[in-house]
Amino acid sequence: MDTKPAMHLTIGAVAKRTGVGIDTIRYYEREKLLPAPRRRPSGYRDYDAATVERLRFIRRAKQLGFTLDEIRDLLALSADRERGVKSVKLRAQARLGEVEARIRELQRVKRGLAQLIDACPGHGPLERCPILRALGEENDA
Amino acid sequence: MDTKPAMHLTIGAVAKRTGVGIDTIRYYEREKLLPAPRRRPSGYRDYDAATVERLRFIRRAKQLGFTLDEIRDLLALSADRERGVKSVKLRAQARLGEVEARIRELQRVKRGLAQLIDACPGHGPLERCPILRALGEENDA
DNA sequence: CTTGACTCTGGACCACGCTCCGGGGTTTAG
DNA sequence: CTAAACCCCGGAGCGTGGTCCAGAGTCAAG
Repeated sequence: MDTKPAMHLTIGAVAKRTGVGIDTIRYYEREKLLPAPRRRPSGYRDYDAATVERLRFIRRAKQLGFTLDEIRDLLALSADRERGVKSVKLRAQARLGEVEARIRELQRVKRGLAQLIDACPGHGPLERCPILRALGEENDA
Repeated sequence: MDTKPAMHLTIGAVAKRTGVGIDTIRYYEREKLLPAPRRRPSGYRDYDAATVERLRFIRRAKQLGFTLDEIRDLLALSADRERGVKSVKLRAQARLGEVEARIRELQRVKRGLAQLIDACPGHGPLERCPILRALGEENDA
């Protein structure tokens, strides 16, 4: 907990520390995921450590599958003391539900594919390939 | 197996029979997923039953998560007698591998979310919300 | 014949999340 | 001082898979 004296970082330095590209950082600023930073007399953006934290937050939320819209929400909520926690938990639960639904959907797809592959001899006339047959069949799944 | 006499279908009729939109059918034609159909003297596209089949094939392949590029491949292979079957099976296996990888990835995400949700009380100060804390933490997962 | 539903074309536009470009100004190492 | 490396901005472009539009021609029912 040393007193860091503001830490003047250029956008490039922030990019290096976070692994987020320069263009992406500017994009996040346009998209209101990052506040507009202070500027040096030259016009250069002048970042502090908090921005680096915020970018890491964004990166991790993205890894959990949140969209930028959702992350913007999370960031807003995390600035809203008291009311924030409940909402953040709800958002996370909603996201979990979506992830679970997507997994179920993919497992359905996986079963369909696996069945076809099992049944396919891998050689011989096309007419006997169950993959093509299934894809072409009349009945709508 | 009655001898169907060519079946003259307009694009709208095909759309109705397949559930694929008119604009989408024309898009598939541009993208070489469908052959350019015969034309009536008026210039109207004139489809037969085979196109309807082909569109259903495309729809089902899409449901299995194939991209349009992959479907174009599958369609080409399904016209290649003998060599086709082996390749089709390989494509399906590759697709299965991708689906499985995606499921594993989502399960990783799901575990991460579920842990955070379990640990979050859902109320109280933000400082104690493990969701926000985890997203903001220094260590890179 | 009229009316309304259909079809034609080329091209613009959408979401999403970046990524790159040109033409300039700034900063820093040597 | 110079050259390299950095930064600024506005705007275009990418990939995927469509969707929508205007303006003009066609077809079928009444």
